Amino acid sequence: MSRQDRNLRPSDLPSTRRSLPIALIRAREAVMTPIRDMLAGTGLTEQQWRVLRVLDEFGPLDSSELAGRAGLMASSLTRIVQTMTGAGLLKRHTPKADRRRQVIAVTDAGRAVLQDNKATAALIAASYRTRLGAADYEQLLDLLERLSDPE
Amino acid sequence: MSRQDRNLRPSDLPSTRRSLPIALIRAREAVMTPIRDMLAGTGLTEQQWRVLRVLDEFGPLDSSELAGRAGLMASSLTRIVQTMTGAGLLKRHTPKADRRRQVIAVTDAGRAVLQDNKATAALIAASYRTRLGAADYEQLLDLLERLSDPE
DNA sequence: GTGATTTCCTTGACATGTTAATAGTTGCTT
DNA sequence: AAGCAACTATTAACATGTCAAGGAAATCAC
Repeated sequence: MSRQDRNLRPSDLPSTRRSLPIALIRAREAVMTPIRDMLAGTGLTEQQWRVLRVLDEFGPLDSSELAGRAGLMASSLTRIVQTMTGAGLLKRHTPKADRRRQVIAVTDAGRAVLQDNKATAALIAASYRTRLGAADYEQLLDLLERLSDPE
Repeated sequence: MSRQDRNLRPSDLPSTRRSLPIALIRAREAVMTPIRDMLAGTGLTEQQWRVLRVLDEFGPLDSSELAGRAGLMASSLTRIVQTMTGAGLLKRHTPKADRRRQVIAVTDAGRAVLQDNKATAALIAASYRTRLGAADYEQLLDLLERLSDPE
């Protein structure tokens, strides 16, 4: 029984000093700040950058899959795609087979923005890894996934 | 050298399938959903709940400390406090010693909302712990803190 | 003291998060 | 084929996130 368990009745809440929700918020802040700094000159938000990243990796996707893979709500994605299509970074079309869907793809202009920032983004990603060490970094990812996936 | 390191050139980005930012977003979603469900009947947001939690734990705090401890931006906190003061859950006053500050405190009505939901919140918090096991849960918190604190 | 600087909070503008409602399609059932 | 259910994307309304700018008060420098 760890130190934290002692004197913990079932109805006790953990201190906000060591609370999982707040720890997740702070970590997201720490991880995102360098990415936002990188994107400051481009006019992109971190969410728009993730959309480019995902489409670059998987190719054209319909809205729901894109939203899922980029960690965005469907309603947010709708607006983001509208903005980025207007800016010439994305294009979309409705497949004849199922006209409910919107298939979204990157334009050449979008690929150019990706290319311009990939190297910096890779350095930022590597810095997280260095910060924790490779083993702890992988374990952090594992733990976060176990939190998200009920199985 | 781990499997992930092989064939990784310095300029390569990790796959969005296993990306720290997206993993953090998904984990936050998983952790917050039960809390939002709990609060559905109260009209509170998860952020407003955190404000109550922090003030309950530390007593009256000025805006910047409250924002920091609750994981909120100062500008968001300003609006949240306005809303919650209007709803009678918080009260604030300006200390004579430093009239720049706003000291914020919970009202009896705020404490009542806290009391009504504490037991459920404690069960939710315990469920995260159970899901990962106590040891992994503590390590997850440690890793998240190491990500946030440069030291 | 006075002016410059810093601290603390607030506001505004815009993007996203969250939820609920809705229109348009498709699939299923009969 | 007609009706109903399920699916997909969008919109609206409101709260928060993010950044930049601003006002009021305290602090510093001289």
